[in-house]
Amino acid sequence: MRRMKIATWNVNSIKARLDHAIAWLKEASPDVACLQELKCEDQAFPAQAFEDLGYNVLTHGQKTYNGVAILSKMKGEDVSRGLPGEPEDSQARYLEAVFADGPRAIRVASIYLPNGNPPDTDKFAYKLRWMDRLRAHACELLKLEEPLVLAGDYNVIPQSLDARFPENWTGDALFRPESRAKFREIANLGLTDAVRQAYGDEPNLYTFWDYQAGAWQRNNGIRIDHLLLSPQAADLLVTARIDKHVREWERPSDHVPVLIELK
DNA sequence: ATGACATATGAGATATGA
Repeated sequence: MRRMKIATWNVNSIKARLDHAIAWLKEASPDVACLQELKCEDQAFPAQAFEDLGYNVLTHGQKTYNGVAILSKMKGEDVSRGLPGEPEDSQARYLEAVFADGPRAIRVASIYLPNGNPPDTDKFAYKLRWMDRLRAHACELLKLEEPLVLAGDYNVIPQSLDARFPENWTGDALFRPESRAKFREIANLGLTDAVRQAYGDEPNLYTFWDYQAGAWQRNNGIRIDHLLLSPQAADLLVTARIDKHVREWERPSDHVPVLIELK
């Protein structure tokens, strides 16, 4: 069967990053691309530019903050917007759909997990609640026993290995023991971290470099963008890669794309 | 210690990010 490429990328404003998004799609040609931090509402999303490249567009947008999308060469089915479990939650951080490629169907979610800083505020409590809701929902989806890819900006550094200078992140919501424990709880439902599956304990695998203090030039990076795979999806994993060269482009996002290939 | 730097909003300064 034809291989399928699935990607995730926090673009930090789709309007500011439109040229980069187009250039990267042309170069990487993912079948499904999950985007985060659109920072625009659905009607303002530049859908036509992506449709011109042959992509179907699904968005769950929000003004100024958050916002997630899925671009796909196949039409999405069974689309759902928002993460179950907290009806009053109005932040646009979750979008899910099923993409069929001939006889094969893969369920994909685009996830923008809350940052949670500063950790002594409601923002951190919201992050942890959101992770509990994600675990509960992932638990339901795993019962389907189908290929499933939960892709996005998790805002969690899973291990010290995933930071160039882990000591800089002590106490940060991205590296707090509570955040890492909840990330493990989700993974331990039986989900495979695609990049770690592909690269083992290799160091220097980062997806984010801060704009400030020359973080990119010093390779002061962290790995916080992840693709978690159900067992049925993990069986299909061929390769994973981090397109870090995109961070060299002019006026880049602070995150770079992560891409997997399924057989 | 704080800010650095980037983005959106909206027209100056503030909120948010990680």
